[in-house]
Amino acid sequence: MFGLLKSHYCGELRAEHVGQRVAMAGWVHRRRDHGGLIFIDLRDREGMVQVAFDPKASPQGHAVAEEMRSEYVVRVEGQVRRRPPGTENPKLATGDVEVVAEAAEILNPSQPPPFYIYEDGEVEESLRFKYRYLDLRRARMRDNILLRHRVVKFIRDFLDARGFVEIETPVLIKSTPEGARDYLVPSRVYPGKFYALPQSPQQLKQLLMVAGFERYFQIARCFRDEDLRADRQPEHTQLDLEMSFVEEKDILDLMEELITALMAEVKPSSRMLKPFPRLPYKEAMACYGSDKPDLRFGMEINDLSDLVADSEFTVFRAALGEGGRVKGFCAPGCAGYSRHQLEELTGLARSAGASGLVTMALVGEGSSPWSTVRSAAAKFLTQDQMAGITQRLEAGTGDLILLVAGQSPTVEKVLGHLRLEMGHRLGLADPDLFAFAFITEFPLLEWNSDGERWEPSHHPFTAPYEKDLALLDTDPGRVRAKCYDLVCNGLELASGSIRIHKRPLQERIFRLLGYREEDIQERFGHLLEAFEYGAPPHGGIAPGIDRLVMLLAGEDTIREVMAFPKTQSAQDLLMGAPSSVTEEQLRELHLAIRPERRQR
RNA sequence: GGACCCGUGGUGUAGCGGCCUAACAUGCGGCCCUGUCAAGGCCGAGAUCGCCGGUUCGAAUCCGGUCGGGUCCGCCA
Repeated sequence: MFGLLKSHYCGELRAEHVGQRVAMAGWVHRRRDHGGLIFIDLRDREGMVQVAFDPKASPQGHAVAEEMRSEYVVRVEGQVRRRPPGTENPKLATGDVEVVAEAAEILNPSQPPPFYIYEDGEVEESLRFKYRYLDLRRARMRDNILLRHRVVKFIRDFLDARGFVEIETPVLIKSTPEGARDYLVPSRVYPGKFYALPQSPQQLKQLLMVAGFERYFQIARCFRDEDLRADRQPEHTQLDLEMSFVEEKDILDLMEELITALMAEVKPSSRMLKPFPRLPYKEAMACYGSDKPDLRFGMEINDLSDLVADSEFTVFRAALGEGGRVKGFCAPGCAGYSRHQLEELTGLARSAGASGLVTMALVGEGSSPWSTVRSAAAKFLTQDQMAGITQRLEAGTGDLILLVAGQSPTVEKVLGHLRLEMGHRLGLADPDLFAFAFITEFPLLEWNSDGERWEPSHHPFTAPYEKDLALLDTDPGRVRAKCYDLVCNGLELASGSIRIHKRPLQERIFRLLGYREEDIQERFGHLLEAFEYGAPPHGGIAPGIDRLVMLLAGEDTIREVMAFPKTQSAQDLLMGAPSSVTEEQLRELHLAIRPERRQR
């Protein structure tokens, strides 16, 4: 399995190898020099094994070991033996054995690394970026990258077994101005013209359905020139997937099967909600204040408007009078929150867009949970109203009720924020639970108040529900789409939809979006024409590989699961990209750099 | 475009107006040491506290700016 330099991985040696002559090669992880005897922990990507250099067994090997330092690349020949009784190391997978060196050579020395390879302690991220090749040697990154490989490999095998065909689509394609900002590539051959890097292979995979491949997938790189976040990089990887002759349920079932099998393979100790909950968008917003709810804990939001409609409390009256709602949820065991803690929560509610927060601490010792309530609103509410609120929120003595009054969807959004905060503070999320769920029935369109026009909430190729088609002309905002997200633990992992596959409906949607006829022809003419040559009904979904692996690795940013990520300012600190190019390169591309007007 | 956090020997931290001639751990170099595995013991080198300017008798410490990294809002069909 190896070449001439190496017979085994370091991490692979076990008691069964005792007695074998082996050739080992790797990096010096640690060196322990006892003057006479020297121990080396020799590391490679599969793990570590101890090498013992005894001057009596090999004076040459021992002499070389004296020169060895951290991260030297070395090669050792010797015999595997069981460690002397009492010196086994149970912390090491290879801890029952060691290699007794009979010969050794230094293949390449190393400078002392700028940070520890053998510890997973925090190192400033800019330094990790600059020396990414060293960072990737550390156990945390190595494990993440190896996990990523296993995830992608599993997906490929899973889909192959189900008749999916992996097809590559071009990276140099045509710019589509709507959506995210494109990365552009200037054309040398056509002055003034540009290719764009794909934001996703959306149209191409639909054309593959028209071509009749029926089941396509690709591990596809996608590019977006937008500002970065912990879960957003200029380029990311999607499992792009499309199927013909399917309805929404087929795709969700396939995804559920894929994720379930994947979890069993790479996270066998984890638990899931089975079957995956399928929540309509409306319900997710109403109960969790989010279209990517964290279902690891409850604390659902409830509408209390009807219960407090007659109250004298001006905060509630004003909100309800303006067509708003009063909603809230119960934070168990938080009645003892201090004034300071409550003010923190109020600040959070304000920064999320609420005008305030009403808290009700059920501190009472009385006959019912609501008999002693600490709240600014208490004196305006009758015992009946308090009873109704506590019952609907399933609140009891010792609990804290959080209420927000105002307009939808701000009320829900604010409570959604607070719910996540309380879930975090109370440690309600089971660390072994991966609460996958599908969010369905997204609205087809969203009103853009800046541009005074309708925008697709997913993309313009998404099919509306047939039963909502009549609303397209009368009340477009209420049209639901055959569009779905896969979410997990508050993270959006995938988006997909059933696509439009007939020209008239696709044209109708484009017009509703306010595209001009000539733009439709210029940008989408090829797709519309394709729909006239026997386009099958089709749909798909595209999980983000980076986010999925991040979730499985327990990391907080996708940078930790990408080999060579960029900084938040979109730079590659290792290679130094982006960089200037020569005047000659610019001339070939017919480009001139426009001088930036400097501020001040 | 905006808000906030961080920047002190190689690394990670402490110090937050004078006691700093900057502390601790680890790493690095030397010497000793034959069963360690975060090896141990002794000795040593290593920092003008990101950069520029200001306040002050005095600045790592306070203020302003700037650069770099990060988190979030906007943005991300």
